[in-house]
Amino acid sequence: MQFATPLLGDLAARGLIADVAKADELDAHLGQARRTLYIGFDPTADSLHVGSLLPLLVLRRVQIHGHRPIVLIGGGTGLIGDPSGKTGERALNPKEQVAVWADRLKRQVERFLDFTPGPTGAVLDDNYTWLSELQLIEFLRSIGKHFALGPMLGREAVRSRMERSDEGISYTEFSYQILQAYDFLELYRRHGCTLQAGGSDQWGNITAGMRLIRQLEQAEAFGFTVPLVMKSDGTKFGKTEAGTVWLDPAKTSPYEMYQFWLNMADAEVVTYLKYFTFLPREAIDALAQATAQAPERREAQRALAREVTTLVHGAAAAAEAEAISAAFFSGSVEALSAGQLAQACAAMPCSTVGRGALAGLGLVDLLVKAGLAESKKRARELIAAGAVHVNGRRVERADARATAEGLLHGRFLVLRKGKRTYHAVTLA
RNA sequence: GGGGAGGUACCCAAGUGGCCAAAGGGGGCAGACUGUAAAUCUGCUGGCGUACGCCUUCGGGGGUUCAAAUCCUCCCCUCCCCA
Repeated sequence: MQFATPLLGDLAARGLIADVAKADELDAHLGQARRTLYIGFDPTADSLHVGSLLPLLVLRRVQIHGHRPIVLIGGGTGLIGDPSGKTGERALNPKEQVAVWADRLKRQVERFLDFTPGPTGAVLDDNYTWLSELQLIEFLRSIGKHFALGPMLGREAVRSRMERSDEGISYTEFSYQILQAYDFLELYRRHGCTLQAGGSDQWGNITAGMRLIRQLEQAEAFGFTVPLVMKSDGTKFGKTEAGTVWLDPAKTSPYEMYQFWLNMADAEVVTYLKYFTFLPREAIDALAQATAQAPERREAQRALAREVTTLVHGAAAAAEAEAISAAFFSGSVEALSAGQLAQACAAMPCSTVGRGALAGLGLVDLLVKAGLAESKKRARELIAAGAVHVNGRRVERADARATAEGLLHGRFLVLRKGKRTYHAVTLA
């Protein structure tokens, strides 16, 4: 695809456009004036994860290229549940919880965009505002009439659920597509929003909104989707041994986030550099070449990890994560100073043990407490397999205990499970 | 409302009275190799105990039996076809 506008050109060059409707018209539309684009985020947890990072960064690219981004928090749609990309019906989340989550997402999103009022100032909205006020009869008469059952049933998300012999789809989730279409209409009316983007599983929801705007407002609306790099439930991409990679540093430490990106496969790292960083094309090309010539140096992965960690947690946290990684994997844990270890605790998984309690805790208990083993049995299995290291030394015996002499600087213990899962323990 | 098919561990999926904590595959974790990689090979994969062992699990409740994921019964849920 060739585009005249910098925004679409940039997105396309980065491989960020999976589907686009009326590409040429959209290109012209963006060339004529500042436009407004929205992407929705439903509150399904108390934090966004790296999967939602991609659309979030698209909003930022939109802003960089001189258009206005809208972050729509799905405080209303989050109460319904989007069937897109889901294999089964999900339980409804309690209203109070969704409200709390919505609030968390709003605060989380703020660091990624510039909300300063102005022509390209980002806007934050919540569809609970209008969805919660809808009256059923009125809604069915004014909006429902514009939706034919055929296309709704034809939607992949609906069809796949209907075809399964053990999973169905409720009327509630089935209705989701109408709500999202209505959101687009509402944002068009409130903010003159003419463009919606989203993950590629959102394509049907987006086009439904475009159609609704055309029918009710006689106006052209546009949409495109971003490739889906992860399953929407957070599996596959976006997972580590510790689980989903969240943007909230309290849930996924900067160190873990750094490690997540550092461990990207050679085959994928360039794609992710394009997707998740703002590095210019030449820099990415150079890194691609470096990977081809000396993959073992993993320069591209290092750049990716540094860039993304900086975006999400700031330069200081990223630098720290980098330093800790260097000490753990290239240097020696024992060489770290007390100050460095204390800092590390802020940037990586860390737990605290009372000085008195340590004596009573065997290594097995410690592993469980640190979350490195699900149970004592597992902890023992891990030790038996030679997978556990304490302060850089492999542990041989399952009945090992931490002693005061074994502590680094008198109060730190660095546990390692397998090759790269670390956990620090500090003595209170 | 009628008829049919189902609900097994993280997922898929065997199992139809004891040998079943439950085959197989996937996924996950770990070991070797390596680049904190990929591929490959190996081990582990309900909980508690160092261990002979004990406890909990096959949609839910009740029952039959020395013994049930497996039989009976009631209930809940899903899907398909017909009305």
